[in-house]
Amino acid sequence: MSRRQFAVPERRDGQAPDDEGCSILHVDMDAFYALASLLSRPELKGTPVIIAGGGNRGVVLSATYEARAFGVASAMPIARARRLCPQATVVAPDYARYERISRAVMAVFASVTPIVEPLSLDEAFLDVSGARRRLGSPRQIAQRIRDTIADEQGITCSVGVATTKFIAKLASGLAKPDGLLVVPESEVVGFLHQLPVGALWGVGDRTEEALQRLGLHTVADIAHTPVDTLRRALGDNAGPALYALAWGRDSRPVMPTRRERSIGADETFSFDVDDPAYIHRELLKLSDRTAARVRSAGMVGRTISIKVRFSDFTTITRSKTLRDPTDVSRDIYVTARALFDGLGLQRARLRLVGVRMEGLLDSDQAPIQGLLDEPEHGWRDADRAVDQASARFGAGAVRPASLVEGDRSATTPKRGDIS
DNA sequence: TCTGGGGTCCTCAGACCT
DNA sequence: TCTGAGGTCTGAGGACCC
Repeated sequence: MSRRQFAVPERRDGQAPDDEGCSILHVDMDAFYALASLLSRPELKGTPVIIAGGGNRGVVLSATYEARAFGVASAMPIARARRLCPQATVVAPDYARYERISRAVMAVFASVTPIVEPLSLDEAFLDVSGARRRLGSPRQIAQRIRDTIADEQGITCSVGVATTKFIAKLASGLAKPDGLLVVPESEVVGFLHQLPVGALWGVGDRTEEALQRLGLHTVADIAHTPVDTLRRALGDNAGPALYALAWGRDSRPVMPTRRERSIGADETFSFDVDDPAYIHRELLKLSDRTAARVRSAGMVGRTISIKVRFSDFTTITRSKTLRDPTDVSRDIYVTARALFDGLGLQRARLRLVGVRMEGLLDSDQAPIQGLLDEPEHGWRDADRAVDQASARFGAGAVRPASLVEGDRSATTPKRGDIS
């Protein structure tokens, strides 16, 4: 679900491009959350639909192309999207459905090649070099994937076919919606150099501003700038990396397995909150959620970090690295709460708090010890029992008493909590 | 216009160790 | 014993991506 979109360059000769050597595919589902949601709301097909959650402070998760025609875009605040397209139907996201469809789509990819690198629920890189004898040229394989997904899932996708991941990803974005674009090796530089700098991977708003200040507006401009100039402007890594991308050089292979480096959860309040007791309850909830996900991934972590966002949107983080790794909810909560209390905030108005676990290791590789300077405290056993109850009766079936008590007020801050 | 939630990666500064 | 250099780790913040 690429957010940055650029104009599609036209082929003038009308010939199908040569896909020899183009063994990398980037498959990106079209307006995935929106089209997946329409499967259960067929009456909304062909109309502007916005998928958004998050209450009064939410942003647009996805939108149909009919809504996008009015300027609605992913990550846009809902209030603005409604102003741009008042006739749009706003639908709450259905994550269970998205995950189900995503698993089916990934199974289609796996039937083509074992070298699949998922990037998110709705997109992946595939290396099809080993599938050519069995399934045909990369273009034919890409078309076969598109047909299968459309037939089996009733939604469309776009595919970029190229020699590198970066060009394949650009190509899928340019092919949208419901398209297929092959960029032969011989056309990579010409294809790239006409694009704006924002098309390059890693160039967001800030970097784009920095490049504009240097008078660099297109990828060609970057390609013809001395690499040392880019290094000075963007740093030792980003400068040379951008220069390489501007010439289409990207040696990263498709990586079938990626390990998570951190797991966390955060929550934006419906209204700004200044009550420490309320925030402590929220930290407990987020610590529980984070710990459960760490355990279900079979991992433990050493570093616990919290994120605090103030009402003016300034954001700070604090972290603490423990002596030994843990997956115990209470260890995470105690550390997160200590980090929060250490900030010494005197009823500052907060809009978000978050808890994250970093420095993750496989739990069978890590020494697990009690971390609370208590004898064998049994919290791990309690967590296991909670995990089993959640697996049987659903997430949240068993919760700390303070959260059950807090339910009446904690899901949404009550006026007393709000500054 | 007013900004979610899940992440990754990078940079920089300071502490600590050799 | 003191000092400096270099490496590594930690903590904080920011940019970026989907």
